[in-house]
Amino acid sequence: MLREELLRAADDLLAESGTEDALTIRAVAARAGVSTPAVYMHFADKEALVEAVCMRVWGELQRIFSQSREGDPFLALGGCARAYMRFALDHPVQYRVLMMRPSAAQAVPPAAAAEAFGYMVDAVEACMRTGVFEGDATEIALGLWSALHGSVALVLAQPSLPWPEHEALIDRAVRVAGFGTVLYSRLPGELPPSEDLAAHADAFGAALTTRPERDQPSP
Amino acid sequence: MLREELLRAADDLLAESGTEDALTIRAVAARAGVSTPAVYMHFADKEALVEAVCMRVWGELQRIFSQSREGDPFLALGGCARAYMRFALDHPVQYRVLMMRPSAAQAVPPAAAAEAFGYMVDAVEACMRTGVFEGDATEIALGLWSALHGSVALVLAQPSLPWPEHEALIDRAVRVAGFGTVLYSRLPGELPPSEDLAAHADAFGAALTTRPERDQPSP
DNA sequence: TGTACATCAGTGAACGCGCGTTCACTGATGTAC
DNA sequence: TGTACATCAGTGAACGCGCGTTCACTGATGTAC
Repeated sequence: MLREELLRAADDLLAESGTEDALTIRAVAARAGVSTPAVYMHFADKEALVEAVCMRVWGELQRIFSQSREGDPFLALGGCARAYMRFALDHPVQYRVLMMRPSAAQAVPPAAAAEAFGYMVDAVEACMRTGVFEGDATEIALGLWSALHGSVALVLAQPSLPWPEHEALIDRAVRVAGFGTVLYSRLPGELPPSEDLAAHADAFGAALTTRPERDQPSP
Repeated sequence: MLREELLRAADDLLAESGTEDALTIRAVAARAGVSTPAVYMHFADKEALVEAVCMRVWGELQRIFSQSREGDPFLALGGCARAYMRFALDHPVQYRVLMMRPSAAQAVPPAAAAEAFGYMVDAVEACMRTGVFEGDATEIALGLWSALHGSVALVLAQPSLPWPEHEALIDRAVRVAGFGTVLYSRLPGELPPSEDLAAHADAFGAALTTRPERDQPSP
């Protein structure tokens, strides 16, 4: 019970301060309205507290990856990707703690991360069954995750660059990663030169977008 | 002179310790063989020291983005992208300090980052002149940078995931981001469903890879 | 119902630590006469 | 050439701070008889 309050206090601190430096045993205790040593009733040490904070975030990401399994797998995966990025952009400091704190790298492989990743591999495998993705599901999933992470992480790291608004950023990242992954396995060997690629891409686009879709609702 | 030695000491500390926590005024001074206050002869405070460390890294990234401007712009950009990722993977802690330290986000917009980014936009504009990229050069450059950053940053953040070796990772990221960006502007509107995308992608791949290139050297 | 005791979550005060930073200083070097 | 002085990079010692952590404690709650 106090444990939950402490974790909520930690979340609040992160959200309000905007920096993981605010996540100290003392601050969390004060925020929860208890004395500092009370934290040690529920967490062995600071690392355990931070890990618990991360676990909640991993749980949320896992939930995002594990849902919306119906319909076209490629579209479903795109939906997951969008939800992932939205969550990260809506909870920037939690996401930072998860992905960018110094000790995260040399820590024990977090089971929660592996589990969330497992759901992503499942979604990729569904896309392979329809033939839209080809290759190694694990490698593809890592590549997709990297792409999503990249946009979010770079926005957080370099907010002063001329970023588009969140939804446009998300849309671009999801589409670029999706389309790029589809083409990756179809274009092995050397990178093709500009003109070749441009010409065939134009044809590709024209072929795919000639579907009738101009039935806009009248104003 | 001592200034240079301090910066070199800082680099060494980062490389050897593997964590930015090792970057303290005291440690840098000790490493350079001077007393702690000597650092203040050359840097106003700790932030100035860290900024100087970052500046060197930005300079290197800028150098990477500003070179190899000849030949096909798409291939040249791919070369830059590879060089960027190699540098980041070869200097993981420096890259971490640049991109993931907490204060980096709310710091003054670093001119060095903007300048490096400018070179990237130039390279993207060259690709637009050949028609391989279409759209807003700034937005495309941000997207590409995000993709490169994503792979590197996720490897550094989650090294326990089943990553491929560096060159394979780099190759995938560069190709996926490149191909994805080419298709992004050609496939507006809703995401296409799996089967459509797969069929057209197969045709695309077949058309582009039927170039004669089987002239392998005999063993 | 009443008493004695065990349990245990939470407390107040203190610990040692490494940190960034400051202070009066030293001692080598350069310069004016 | 010799002397007096200014300059200034670098020093040794100390400062205050916030941190994680520990300690003996308190006081409410539950239980045995």
